[in-house]
Amino acid sequence: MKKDSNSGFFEKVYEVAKQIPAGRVTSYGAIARFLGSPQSARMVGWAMNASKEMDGIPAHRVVNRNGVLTGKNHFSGTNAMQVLLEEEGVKVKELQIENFKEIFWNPLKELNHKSY
DNA sequence: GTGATGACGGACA
DNA sequence: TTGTCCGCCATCA
Repeated sequence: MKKDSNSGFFEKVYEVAKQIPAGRVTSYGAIARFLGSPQSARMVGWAMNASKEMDGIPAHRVVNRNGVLTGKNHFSGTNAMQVLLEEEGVKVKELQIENFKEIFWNPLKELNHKSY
């Protein structure tokens, strides 16, 4: 069973991405950092690419450190990603989130709270 | 089996 | 200050 899809990294990314609340956004680095490998941010984006074919993975809520929809190029149309965010209440200007820091969702903080 | 790339991020010159 | 290079894990050629 070594050839299973249980790569580890991907699954973690999916878990975090699926927990992103609507109207919020996060960055690849934040997720990668949450996984324990801040420099593996590239891998996070790669996982998102695979997540496209999965349901429940709001990849449009994941942007780069600049708050720019870098991955919109991988989406269906041209500005589908931007529209999706705006539909959730996220202010996006030219593929760039204006109040990125205001709606930024930190997995390290939110998932680490676990104070229920 | 090896080499290069990828939806990023940080460090260095 | 800006520009360039490296690293990370996985997938594709």
